[in-house]
This record gives sequence, C-alpha cells and structure tokens, in this order.
Amino acid sequence: MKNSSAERNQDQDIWPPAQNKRQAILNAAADIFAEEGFAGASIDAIAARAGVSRQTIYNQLGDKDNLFQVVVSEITERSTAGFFRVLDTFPVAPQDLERELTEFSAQLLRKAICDPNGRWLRKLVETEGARFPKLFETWKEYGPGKKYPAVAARLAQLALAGYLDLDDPALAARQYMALLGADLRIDQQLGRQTPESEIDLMAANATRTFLRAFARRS
Amino acid sequence: MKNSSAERNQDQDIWPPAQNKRQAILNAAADIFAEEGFAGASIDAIAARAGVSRQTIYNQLGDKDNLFQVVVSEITERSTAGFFRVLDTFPVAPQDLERELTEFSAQLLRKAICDPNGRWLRKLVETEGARFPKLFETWKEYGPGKKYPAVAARLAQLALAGYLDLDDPALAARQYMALLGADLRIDQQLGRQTPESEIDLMAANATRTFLRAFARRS
DNA sequence: AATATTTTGGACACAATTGTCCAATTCGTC
DNA sequence: GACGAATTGGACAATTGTGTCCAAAATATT
Repeated sequence: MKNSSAERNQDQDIWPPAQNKRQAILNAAADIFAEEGFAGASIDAIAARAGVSRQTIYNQLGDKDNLFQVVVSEITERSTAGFFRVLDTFPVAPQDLERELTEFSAQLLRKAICDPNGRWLRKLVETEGARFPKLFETWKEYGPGKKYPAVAARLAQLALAGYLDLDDPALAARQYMALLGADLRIDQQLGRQTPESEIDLMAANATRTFLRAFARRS
Repeated sequence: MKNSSAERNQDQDIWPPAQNKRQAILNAAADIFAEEGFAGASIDAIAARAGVSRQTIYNQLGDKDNLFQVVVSEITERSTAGFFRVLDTFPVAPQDLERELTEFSAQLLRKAICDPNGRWLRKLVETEGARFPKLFETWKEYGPGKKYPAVAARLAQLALAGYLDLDDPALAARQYMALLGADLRIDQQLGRQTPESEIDLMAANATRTFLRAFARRS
C-alpha cells in the first residue's frame, strides 16, 4: 500500500506550482481516507504524507468534511474518465469476437477496475457512504448509473449485429461485469496488487464463460 | 440499519444471564463496528446500544482490540455455519436442474449472502483487514478458503453425473458466486435491505446464465 | 434472609484530534 | 534584489475517546 499516490499519478510536476501542492494533498488524503476510513484519517497524517504543513491543508481545502468531498469528486472524475476511455475501444464489429472481447476485458480490468482510483473509490463509498448520503448518491449516479448502461449499450450493439443472443442487455452487462470481478474480489479486496499475468487469465475466463452463455449459436 | 442486532439474533433470552449481556454487547459492537469502522466506533456508543454500562464491556471483554477480535470470531462462526447449512441442500441429483438450482440459489442469497452476518463481516474485513492482518487471514481461511472449494465440489458432482460441462470446477464456483452477487453489489453494498421478491429474480437470472454457459448440451 | 457476584455510573488521567491564530520563513514574480 | 503571496511550524483551546478505579446499587446464589 506504500506510495500509492505516485502509483495513481506520476505527473505531479506538470501543474502550476499552486495546484502542485493541492494535488499532493488530494492524493495523500485519498490514500489515508481509504486506509483509515474517515474517522481514522487524521489531518496530520495526511499532511505528513503529502509533505505539507497542516495549515496548508486548511488554507487550501477548508475543514475535514470539505476535504473529503473534494477528494471523492476528483477521484470519481478520474475514475469514470478512465473507464469511458477504455470503453471506447469496445469491439463493436469484431473479426474474432472471443479474442477481441478478451483483450478488451483485460484492458478494462487493468485500467478501470484494478486501477487504484476505482478501488479507493469503491472502498470509500462502501465505508463512508452512510455518513455522506449526498456523496453516495453522486457516486451512484456517476458509477453504476452511467457505466452499466454504457456497457449494456455496447452489448446490445453486438447482439443487433448478430454476435450475441441477449434478451436483457442491462442484465447481461451486470453479469459481464460480475464475471470480470469474479476472481478479483476474492483477495484483492485488500491491497494485494493483482499481477499482470493473472489479469489476462481473468479476462479470458470471464470472456469465455460470458460467450458460452450469450454467443449466438451458429 | 436500525435494530440490526435483533435482526441478527432474536434469542437473547434463552441464554444464561451472564451470556445474555455478553451477547448484547457483541451484537451492539458488531453493528457499531460495521457502521463506524474500528476507529470510529466508540466504546460508549457500543455500551449505549447494548444497554449496558461501559465498565461492563471492559469487565467481560477487555480492551477495544480484544472486543473487536471476539466480535469477528463470533460472526465468522455464525456466518460459515449458516452457509454450510444451506449448502447441504444443494441439488446433487436433481430432476429439474434449472428449477432446483434456482431454488437453491435463492436460499443461498437469502440465508448466506444477504444475511446481516455475512454482510457485516465482509464490510469489516474489507475496512479493517489491513489493520488486523491475523484476523484477515482467519477470515480468508474460513471464508473463501472453505466456501469456494465446497461449492466447487458440488458443481463437480453435478458435472460427473452428466448435468454440467466443466473443465475447471473451482473457476465455475467462483463464477457462479459472482453471478449470484451481480445484481447485489450494485446498491446493496450499503444498508439497503434487498426485498424478497428481487431475490428470487436474482437467483433465476444467475442460474439461467450459469446453465446457459455450463449445462451439458443434450 | 444473608451473602457473593455483577453491574452501574461517575470521576479521573492521559492521549489524540480538530480547527484557529500568528510570527517567521520560504517561494515565485517582477 | 525586492515585493507580495503562500507556506511553515508551533502554540493553543476545545472536544472526544480510552482505560482505570471505586463505592453504591442491583442481581444471583445459598
């Protein structure tokens, strides 16, 4: 779990100086909030990890509640942006359906689901969603509310083009995502970084089963 | 989220008087820990919800760390016990595979996955697993470590009896469980109690897709 | 009814945290 | 190099929480 700010964001120094510290704070805050929960996260710990004085945090971001809100907004934005960037590579008119869908699945796992932003976010929402109902609503709107329909739309396209047999694209989307996560949740729930090699395997497993269920029989 | 102690355990008064308070404390502690996280849970809050003085908690269960450990042990035990009780009803030699597997899936969802014990536990482990590595190991041993192989064994039995086409029962077990949870995680992650009617639907959806992928083609 | 045990509630010391104030210092800019 | 803005570190009061002690009250046991 060490150095996950860097892991999430390597370009700290391309921003204007003021934004630089602000980003450092937000990254550190995301880490600490995720590790310790809202109650357990101390401003001092965040300041220390960000390499910044406590006062600077109060100057730039106000109190703890507001800091938390800003962190979640930022991470939500980054996370959904990444997700849709990958979704744009969905194989809508594939030559080799299984191969291309497997490749896409691997990308989705790598860049959107395993990615630190998404993981931190899910954990934060699960932990603190009850304490910040508004935030939870926002997340639901941008997370499941937009992602699942988007996936469903792609799958529906594949079905229309004759590749798949679907009666309920929305359900198929939820099940496809669930299959992708099948091998993940088991122990990656915690900090365990999933090795590259396994990701390809997981993508292949999920895709194979999904297609066994939904590929149009020729 | 109110009154979830009672929801989890209606038989407070059948125990010897001493155990009675102890159970009240453990139930209250489970609730508060799950709601607030380890750091956010205060002994006072637990005492208040348990209807017990703070001192009694220290008398019976020692300090906060130990209290937490005992809570997780107890809940783990109850949770796995419930799971295996349902697993015993797995349709090993079904007449109507889809119908019976759907019924079984609904029971599993109802009594093991949606059930408060399991939910609280998953949340606690996810939140505090990093802070209590030993506890996390224990959970992994009793959770995924025993449950998934048990499911895999039943599926392998079905395959051997000619109902299913499986090359990897362990993978199939993970995917079956993932499909069951597909509709769940989306918003039940939070306290939302899943309505009975939806559970049957979820079981049917998961089972249908699972069988589309793995039922032996006649 | 008398006695042993548990529970209670309140007081306490100690530590951690939040959020504010401010003077000294560093930093970017002109 | 000088000026203005941001940053720092330290001190501060207020709050909250942990864990302990103890005498009074309630509860169980005999």
